[in-house]
Amino acid sequence: MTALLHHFSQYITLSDDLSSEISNRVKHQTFKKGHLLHDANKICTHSYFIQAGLLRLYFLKDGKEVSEYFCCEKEWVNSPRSFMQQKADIYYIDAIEDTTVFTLHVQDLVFLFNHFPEMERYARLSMGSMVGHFLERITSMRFTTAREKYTHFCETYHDIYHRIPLGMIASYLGITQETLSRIRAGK
Amino acid sequence: MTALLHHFSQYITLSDDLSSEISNRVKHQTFKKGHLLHDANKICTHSYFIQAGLLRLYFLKDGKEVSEYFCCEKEWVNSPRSFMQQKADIYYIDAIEDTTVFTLHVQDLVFLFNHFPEMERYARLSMGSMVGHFLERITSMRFTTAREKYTHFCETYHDIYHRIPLGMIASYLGITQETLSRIRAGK
DNA sequence: AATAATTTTTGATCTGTATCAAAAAAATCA
DNA sequence: TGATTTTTTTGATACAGATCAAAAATTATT
Repeated sequence: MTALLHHFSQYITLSDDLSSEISNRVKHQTFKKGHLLHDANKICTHSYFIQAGLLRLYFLKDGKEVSEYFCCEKEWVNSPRSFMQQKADIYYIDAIEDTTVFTLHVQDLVFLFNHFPEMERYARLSMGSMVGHFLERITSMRFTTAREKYTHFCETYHDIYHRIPLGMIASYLGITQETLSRIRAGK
Repeated sequence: MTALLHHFSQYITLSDDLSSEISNRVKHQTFKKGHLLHDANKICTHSYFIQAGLLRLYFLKDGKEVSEYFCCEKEWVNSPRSFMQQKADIYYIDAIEDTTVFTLHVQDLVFLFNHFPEMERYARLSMGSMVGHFLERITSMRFTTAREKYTHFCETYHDIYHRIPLGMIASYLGITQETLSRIRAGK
C-alpha cells in the first residue's frame, strides 16, 4: 500500500481522507506468470498498480502476438482506450512474471475523481508523462535501423529489458525475432 | 471565441464564470504561412487553439525536417513536453497555411487549473484522447508497408491530408518522399 | 531425470524501400 | 510574366531486414 500512496504523493498532496479512500477501494491481488488479466474485445473495468512483477499489453495481428508495451513496478496498467472510454478494444494484458498488484475498479476511480479534484490533477499529470513517453517512442521508430531501435529500447527499459523474452521485444520494436537475435549476436 | 468555448463544453460543463475567465485570458492571433510559432530548445509558454488553418510540429534529424504531427481546426497545439514541464525540447511549430488561433499563456492555464477543478478534468480527458491517438499511430507504424502507412494516414487525417505537402507527409510516416511519390503514382 | 514444448539461433534467399542522381512540375518572387 | 526556387516525379542501383526452413538451446511438464 505504501508504494501506491507514495506514487500518488509524487504528483499531488495526499490528504488523510483521500489516502484512506484510496486504501479502502484498492484490492491486493497476485497473478501467476502467463495469467491473462484482461481480454481483447471486452470492456476493461480494472486498473492495476504493479507492486512487483512485469505485465504486458499486446494485441493480435495476423494471429501473432504484437507487444504494445511492458509495465513494471510502480506503474498503472490497463487497456487505455478501453478503460478510459469504457468500450471494447484490441488489447490483451498478461503477466510476464508472477506479479502482485493493487487493483482499482473504474467505478471507484470515478468516485475519487468526483470527490477529490486533486485526483483529476494526478490523472492529468500522469497522463502527461504518458504522452511524453509515446512521443519519444514515435520519434525513435522512424528513420532508425533495427539496431538503433534495440539500443534505444535497452536504454529506456534499462531495468527490465533482460526480463522480457526476445520475441516480445522484437514485436514491440516492429522487427522480426530473427533480426533481433542477429543484432544481439552482434552480426 | 465561440469555437473555443464550444470545444471545452464537449468535455465539461462551462460555468459563466469559467467561460469569461477563459475569454479574458485568451488572445486572438493570425500567422502567415511559413511562420515559426515556436522554436526548438526554448521553453514553450503558449498553447494555440486553431480557429482556421493548419500547423505542424516538427524536429530536425541530421539537418532534415521530420514532421511529428499536424494540427488543424479545433485543436490545441504546443510543444507537449516543453509546455507541460516548462523545459526545452526538440520541436518547432510552424504554419503550413495562414492560420488564426486563440493563444493561451501557460500562466493563465495554471490559474485556470488552480481555480477551476473542471479544467483539470478537461485536461485529463483531452489528454486521454491524445493517448488514444498515439497508441493507434504506434500500432499502425509496425509491421505495415509504406503503402499501408499512407492509406492509414489518409483515413485518420481525412480532411487535411490533401493540404499537406508530400515531403512532410513522408517524414511523418517515416518513409522517403520518393517512395511516397511512387505510392501516389500507384506504382 | 527424461520428454515434450517453447524459444532462440543460424543459414539461404528474396524483396521493399533507401539512396543517389537528375528531370519535370509547381510554387514563389522580382 | 519571366526567372528563380522549391517540390515532386522518375530511373537505376544497393542493401537492411523480411521470409522460409531447420537446427540448437532453453524451459516446462510428467
